[in-house]
Amino acid sequence: MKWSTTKIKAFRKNLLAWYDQDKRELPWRQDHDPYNVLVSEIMLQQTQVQTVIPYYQRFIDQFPNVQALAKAPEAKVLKAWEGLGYYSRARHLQQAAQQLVRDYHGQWPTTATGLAALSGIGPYTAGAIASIAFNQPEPAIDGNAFRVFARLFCLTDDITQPKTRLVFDKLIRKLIDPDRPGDFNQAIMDLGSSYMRAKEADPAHSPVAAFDGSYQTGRVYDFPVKTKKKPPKPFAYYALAIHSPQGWLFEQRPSQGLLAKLWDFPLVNQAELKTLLVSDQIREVSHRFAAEADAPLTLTDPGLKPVKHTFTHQRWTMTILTAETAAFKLDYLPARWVSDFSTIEIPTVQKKLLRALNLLPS
DNA sequence: CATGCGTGGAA
DNA sequence: TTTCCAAGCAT
Repeated sequence: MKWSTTKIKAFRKNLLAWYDQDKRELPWRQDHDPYNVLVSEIMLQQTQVQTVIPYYQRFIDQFPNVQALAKAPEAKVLKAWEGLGYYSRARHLQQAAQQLVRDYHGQWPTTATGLAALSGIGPYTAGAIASIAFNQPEPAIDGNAFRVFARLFCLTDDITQPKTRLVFDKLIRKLIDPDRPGDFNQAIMDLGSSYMRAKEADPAHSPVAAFDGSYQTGRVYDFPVKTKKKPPKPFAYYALAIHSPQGWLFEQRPSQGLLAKLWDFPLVNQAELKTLLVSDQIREVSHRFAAEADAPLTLTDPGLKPVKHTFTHQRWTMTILTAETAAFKLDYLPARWVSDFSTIEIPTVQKKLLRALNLLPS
């Protein structure tokens, strides 16, 4: 880093003058309440602003402060998160609220290090809250910051490597405006989502075009350097849509792993399905929801097109099979008969199955 | 340190 | 259809 003190001050001035003029008006920018900042930052992890806005509004209405979130049933928190993805964020967020009430007596830690001790808060979120809510000169290095500074300084470090964060952290600490650290960080993010976005960038009109090494040398899209992710692994499942007079059979997924604690139709692979077809007994479907008493169960292929859904790391193709059966007791099982789908927490992949069966409006 | 963890939109 | 991207963190 070879910028002079004068150049650094000019950079801050250009950046913040632009921010003051053109910053996005967002629901979580109405104040600097640490709770509001926390909720927004957790929701914004790996998630676009446009997606977050309605969730943020509803969440703050339903859980207006740390105490309200801490004492809410976990299922209600997950329901508020339904469709947003990365559901462990919701559980960790509530755990952080409970930590604040129980261990901190509602007194927030104000340093990045202190904030990082809270559940679900990593280096980025700690820096964001520390700078925005508590005016601490801490970097908030998200994907935008990586891209913006990689371009400004033509940095070739691979940003997918954890150690690269240290390089950027050291650099940004020299640049961050000590008088307005929160605005500085948010201005970088606004820059990264506009003039310096990943695709269709407009570096020529950026308020810091004169400071942009990648633009000055005609190499904007050479930065940031990142290694590609592995493609998702394919999985083939049969989704068992089992109906009784009491509704549809839903199982609750395990408390850890993909879509933890959310509800879905039982999913079985081909080997499990074969066992089921031989036995014709519901308890053979899976250990997950062995029934107290066997109930006859005949699965039918309704001839629906397979439903596809892609996660970050898995690609599912689900063939829907249906069955009509007598209601059997599920009292002690992580399973329920459901007739009103608004009463359970359902991931988007499961909503696709419900829509294919015309049980939810398209 | 590498991997698992959602979803929706754009090209 | 496929690929990549979008305010990361826990383990």
